[in-house]
Amino acid sequence: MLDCLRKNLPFQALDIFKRHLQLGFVDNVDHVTVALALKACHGDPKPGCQIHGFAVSSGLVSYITVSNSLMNMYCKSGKFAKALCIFENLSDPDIVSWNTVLSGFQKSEDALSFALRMNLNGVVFDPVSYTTILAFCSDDEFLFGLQLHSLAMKFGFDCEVFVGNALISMHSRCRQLVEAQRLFDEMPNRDLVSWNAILSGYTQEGDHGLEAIFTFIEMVREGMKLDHVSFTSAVSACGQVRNLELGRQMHGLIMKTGYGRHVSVCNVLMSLYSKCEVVEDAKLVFQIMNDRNVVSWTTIISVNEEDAVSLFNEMRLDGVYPNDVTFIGLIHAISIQTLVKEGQMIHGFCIRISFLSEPNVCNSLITMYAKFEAMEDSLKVFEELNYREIISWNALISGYAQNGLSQEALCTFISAIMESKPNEYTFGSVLSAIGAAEDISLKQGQRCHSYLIKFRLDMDPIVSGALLDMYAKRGNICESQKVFCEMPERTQFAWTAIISAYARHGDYDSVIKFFKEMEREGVRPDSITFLSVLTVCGRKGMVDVGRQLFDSMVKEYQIEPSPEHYSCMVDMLGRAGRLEEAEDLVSQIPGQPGLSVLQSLLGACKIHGNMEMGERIADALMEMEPTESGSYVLMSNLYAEKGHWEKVAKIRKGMRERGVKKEIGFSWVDTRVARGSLCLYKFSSGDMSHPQTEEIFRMAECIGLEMKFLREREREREHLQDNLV
DNA sequence: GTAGGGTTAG
Repeated sequence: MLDCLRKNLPFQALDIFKRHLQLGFVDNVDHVTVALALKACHGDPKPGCQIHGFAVSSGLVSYITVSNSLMNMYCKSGKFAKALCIFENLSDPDIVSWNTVLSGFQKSEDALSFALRMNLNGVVFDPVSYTTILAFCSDDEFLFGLQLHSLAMKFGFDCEVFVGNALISMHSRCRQLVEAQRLFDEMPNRDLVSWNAILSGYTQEGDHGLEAIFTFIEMVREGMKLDHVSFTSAVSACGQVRNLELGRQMHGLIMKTGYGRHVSVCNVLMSLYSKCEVVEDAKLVFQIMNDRNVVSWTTIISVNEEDAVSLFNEMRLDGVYPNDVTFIGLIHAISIQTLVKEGQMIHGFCIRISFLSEPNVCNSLITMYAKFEAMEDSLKVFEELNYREIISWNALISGYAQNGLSQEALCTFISAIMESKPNEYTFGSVLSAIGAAEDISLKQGQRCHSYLIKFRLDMDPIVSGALLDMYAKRGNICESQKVFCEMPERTQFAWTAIISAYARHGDYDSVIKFFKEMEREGVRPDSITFLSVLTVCGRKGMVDVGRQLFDSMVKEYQIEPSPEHYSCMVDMLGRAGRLEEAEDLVSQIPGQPGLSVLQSLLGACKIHGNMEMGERIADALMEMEPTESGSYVLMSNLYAEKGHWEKVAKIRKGMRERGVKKEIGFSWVDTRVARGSLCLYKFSSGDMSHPQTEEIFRMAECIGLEMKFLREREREREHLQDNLV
């Protein structure tokens, strides 16, 4: 049996050990054998517990090596409490006992306080203690790590390669890459682990992908033997800098060195191919893998969204247990494909296996139901949360905003800032809700503006972009301009927002000026930018400029025109009276022309009195969307202008028969109810519902008269001036 | 008998 253990054949060794016990050959078993057998358990508590029983009954547990091995076995099998129990009952623990328990802690703060207890008990740290404690030191424990570093230097342990490597990785984890590199450079006896430690340091810290790649190339040049850890870090760095070419070369090297089926290496290769948008290659890697772990399955589910649900089922058949990340990927895949049934099923599954205690999973579910336009379900998930972090609030607010429930978005925002600290996404969502809603007072937008200054988020590109867009959509172009000028970093979103703001105001010169400036600064316009620019060209009758821009959008920027772009172009040509050209463009639209394109053309027919084309378009429209009032109204107005009253009557009758109603347009006004409290009042034309209707109409008449008076006075002055000149 | 380096994500 000892032979088997020494030859690293743990299963055979365990079998022999068990047979020994069953046959009662206990006299041959000594403390060394028990320790070796425990090591052979590799963290499997089942045989481990049996051996524990034997160690107690045979009295071998009194050997410190046996107790230490038992503790190690329990630490490795995740039963740390049992290990700690053994430790607390030891009368005379040695350094190995202390180190073993130390290695078993889950949380770094617990490990560090145990290290302090060692110190208080007069236990002198050995190199193993240093390496073990250093492994627990991350960002928050950096000062502790530094103290350990100087202690290790004092005792000369920093020259031990194990300790040196732990020091390098501790500094890497704490983002002290310069120091990590210095330690690495000054190491007299670097090994593969030292190289991997510095390599992974650069990989883990964002923005250092290139340094990681250079380190890897140096490793190859120095003829270092590479292993799975080197490859995982190096491939991950390639993914970070999106260098597919180098990644493929590394994949070749991986195949050559025999790591082509290693689970972690394959996982990171899949991630590389997915980041570089070669999904098929990621799938190929997944196919050749022998054993797939939860990360492999999670990655392929996130990469291959169309097959996510069936992959998830396959994963379960494969006996791999999902974790929170798996559900986040799966729910995301389900959301973007709007698979309502599957979404509800997975929600149920999460409830059954108690995964709703994972806040991230709940946040994904909130977002999923928002995508399904089922905000009541989003709210339900939200209300059942144990702890509401800002991400959960954000998911709910953006859900309301995206579903056009602006009032709810605003109310949720107000509750959110009372409970949590808002971040850039909170303001992004609520500002977009306020921007989209005419029935929310602009005062609320200004209130948000003051909040975001209070939270020092006014210089954030996401927030200032959303703020500028909100003011623009709500008609306050001066504020938009101000926000735009004060922005430290002008994103594509900001440029597009300011351009569309001026487009909405019909300010052709500013739109073209900003558009040219945007191009000059090397910011790529997107389809929305072009939509604004084309709209304003149409309004100002700049048809040839518009056509040129449309062509450059398609050819230079390779932006596929959307139905909105087409209707914008048709509108532009139509307004200019180039009706045949407009109809020609409609016929070029791939697939069926949409509702808005035809409505634009019909509008143009009305302006230019082209009844013949108008009738044709209106027929097509009424067939497409028999309940849409716009087409009926336009056509009836066209007939009315031409004096075809019998046709007007026919259309009006048709509308009544089909139950088509024209939607009423409303306006809003802020009214002060009491000091500080605002009430937004909605009214339509000829509205008599307000209790003070009489006074309101009188006042409106007064204002109208005053306007008329002012206008006449202005005219008189102009007249006088002209005469003087 | 105890120890150092790696991957996935809202």
